[in-house]
Amino acid sequence: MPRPPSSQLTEVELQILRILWNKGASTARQIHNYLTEDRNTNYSTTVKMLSVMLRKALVKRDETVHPHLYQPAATQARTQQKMLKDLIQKVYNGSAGSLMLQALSSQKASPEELAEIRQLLDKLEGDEK
Amino acid sequence: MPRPPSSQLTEVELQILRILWNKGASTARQIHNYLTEDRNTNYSTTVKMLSVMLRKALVKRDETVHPHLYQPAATQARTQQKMLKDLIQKVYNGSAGSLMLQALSSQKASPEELAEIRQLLDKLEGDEK
DNA sequence: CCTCAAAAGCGAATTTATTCGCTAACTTGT
DNA sequence: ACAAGTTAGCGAATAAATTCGCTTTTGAGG
Repeated sequence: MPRPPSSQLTEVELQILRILWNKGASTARQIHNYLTEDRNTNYSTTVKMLSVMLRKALVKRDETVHPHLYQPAATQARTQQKMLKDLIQKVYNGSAGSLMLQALSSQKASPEELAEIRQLLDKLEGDEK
Repeated sequence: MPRPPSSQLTEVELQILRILWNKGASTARQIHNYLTEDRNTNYSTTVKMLSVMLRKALVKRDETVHPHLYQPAATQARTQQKMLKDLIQKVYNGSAGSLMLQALSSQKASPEELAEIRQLLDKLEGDEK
């Protein structure tokens, strides 16, 4: 019996997507340059990863220009949502509330963000009635 | 150049840890039985995974009894914390607040949990002054 | 003590994820 | 249209993650 392919984004895939989300459409060379701030790999490797991601439909590519331009296939928000849901499912036994409590108590958030959270909370609790 | 070993928990490792957190100390056979509710693998595989996890110090083993009893090496809370931090770092660009906002708006939480969150929020904002 | 069944361990096979060297294709500036 | 330098693509190599068959060890019962 073989090992099943993972449905998760791999380390490099996520790193590349992050670059694309933050920097916008980029060439393989640009992506590679950002990437090597963290990893120490060859240009060929970056190109290969991009081709794999293209096959997996994780990125799109504009081939009408040279060098080609790569773009993320999904928005950052949608991907975050998916991964968040996954973490809740697998690590928090499906309890979103328990994740929120832990996030709030153990990770730093700015006063502005806290205010925003409160505002959202007001809205949510208002709807309940 | 080889592929670097991942510092993340793998799929099976997490599944096994979840069983141990939820069910408490268990034998390989018990773990295997729970595991096969999701996956369809051989008993040998489960034992092997446990030995790998033992080498990685992800689980502890009581060998004074037979069959041996396995226990998680880290608490669920600590592992959650680590993985949450990692997600925030890698997927939310380090912004815990942004994760909170998305969790709050896209994932269901019970009224009790919302109340708890509000309480925690009060405490946090109180400390700021 | 001996037999049987379950538990534990080992080594090897398979697949995925990642890596890069080498070749081919394309641009640009003579 | 040619030379030089990128850029794109391919195929093969390597380590990690997962799988299981087979052997060895252990414990319980007679």
